[in-house]
Amino acid sequence: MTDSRPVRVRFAPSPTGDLHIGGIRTALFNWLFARRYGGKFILRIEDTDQKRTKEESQAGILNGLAWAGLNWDEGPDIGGSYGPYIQSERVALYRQWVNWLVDKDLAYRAYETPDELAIIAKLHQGYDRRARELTRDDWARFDAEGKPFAVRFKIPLLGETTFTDMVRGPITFQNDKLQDVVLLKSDGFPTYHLANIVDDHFMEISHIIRAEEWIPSAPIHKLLYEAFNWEMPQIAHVPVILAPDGGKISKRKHPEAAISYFIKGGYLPEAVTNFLCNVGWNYGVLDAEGNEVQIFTKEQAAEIFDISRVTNNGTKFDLVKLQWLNGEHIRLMNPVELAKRLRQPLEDAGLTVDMDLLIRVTPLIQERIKLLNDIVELAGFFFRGEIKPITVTDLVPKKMTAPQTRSVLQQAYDRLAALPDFSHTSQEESLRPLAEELGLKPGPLFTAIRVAVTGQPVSPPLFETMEILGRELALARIAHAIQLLQ
RNA sequence: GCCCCUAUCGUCUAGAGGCCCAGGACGCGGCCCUCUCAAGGCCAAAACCGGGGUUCGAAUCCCCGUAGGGGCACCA
Repeated sequence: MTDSRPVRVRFAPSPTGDLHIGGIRTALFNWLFARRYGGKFILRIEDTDQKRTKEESQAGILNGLAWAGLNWDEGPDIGGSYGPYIQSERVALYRQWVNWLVDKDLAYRAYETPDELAIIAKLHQGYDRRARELTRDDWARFDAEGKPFAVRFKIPLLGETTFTDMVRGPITFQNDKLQDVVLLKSDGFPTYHLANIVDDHFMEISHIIRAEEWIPSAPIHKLLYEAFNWEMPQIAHVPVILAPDGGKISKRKHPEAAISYFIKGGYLPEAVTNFLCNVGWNYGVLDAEGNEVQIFTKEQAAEIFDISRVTNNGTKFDLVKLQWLNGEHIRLMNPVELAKRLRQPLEDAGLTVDMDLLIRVTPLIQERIKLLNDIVELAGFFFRGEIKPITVTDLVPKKMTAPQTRSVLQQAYDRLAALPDFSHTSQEESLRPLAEELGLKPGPLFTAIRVAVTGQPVSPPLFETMEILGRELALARIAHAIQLLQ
């Protein structure tokens, strides 16, 4: 799988918006690959498009990657021996090498304006290579006129180009279908094609793992490596992530396309990376019964990651399965650690969090929530001074009347008030017999108390809840409910 | 339009010619457990895109259709 070069892979996003879920997956596969072979994972910012680059987007990318736990060994913030890691700081290098190509007659200047190009593109399929005919004298004349130019790559007119994809095997393109792509824009900045090759070479990248949408430019890149006489990294294209409805997942139509959706939505990075591992790749470890293991860490995945086993078809994004996985990871966590992560969602909902209280509440909800944010609805009442307003309808269980309910609550109140201690076990030992004495199933009795005490029909286990709330508060709320039923 | 990639349950996938009348997981349905809700346990339904080859034998290899996806910028 790896040749003799030390493994160095990179994730190279362009800072033009939120980090995309597909980007995270690409980054994850690169990370997995680097860790698997004891190599380096490098972060490089490709900001060569001056118009679309957004200042704030770079920070978002770094945050998103850090949130996912995809730590990089070299990058714009931490440096490294191959820097700088931001392309806009490397333009001199690109110009040097594009000039080298022009000197060797492997690239040429093109002076068409955008308007001319638009017309040419309509008449032919793309650019018709007319500037190839220009002589150096023509260049000098245009330069004297002050005409701006771009530099285009001279693609061989004949023959074919084949590269071997680590996940798909050999892929061949006819050279006459390839475009003489622009290498250096008239603003002096390189295009992706140039900057990418130059950087990968000088950063000694050994393997390129990127999304499928880059397959069509791979032959051009191979030709560029040949033109420079540089060794081409091994290359792998991983399938794109599709929206649940089939099409390409877009931030516009699908909020879950952006990583911020998961950060804000109460997802665990452990669950997101676990999920993404299995989108397009199969962990393939069996448990004692011979079933495939679904839940694992990215570190475990890194031990056996195999890029050649990545699937080669596009995969739909199943949010429901991610949510299930998130719940599984929540259940796996140490309760105190979980409590720490539960703090933010509560605060975001405007609640004041007492950490000691939260640590007591957490075990009650740990197996009842799928997303961290679910705590607000299920157990937010612990952190509010008062419960939501309730009505008689809320309070009276099915098949019971208001007077019945009132009487039942009164008796429950008396028993709870008389308890020597307010532990949940004592409560249960006292109230279960009461239900029986009243000829009731436990359900209706406990439901009435639950609504009275928590203000909700659904709550964590009643007795544990009341124990944490404390006798005073629990009884006051029951008393209030009794009043309501007068 | 041209080029490229892909094709197993609704979804993610296992399957590297016989172990497959196709296995696992999510979801869905049912049952059990149960103070609500979950979690957990058990059971069930559910797929090899179509047609031709190759072969003693094909989900697996080849070809042709079809369908989906991606790419055809001085964006990455």
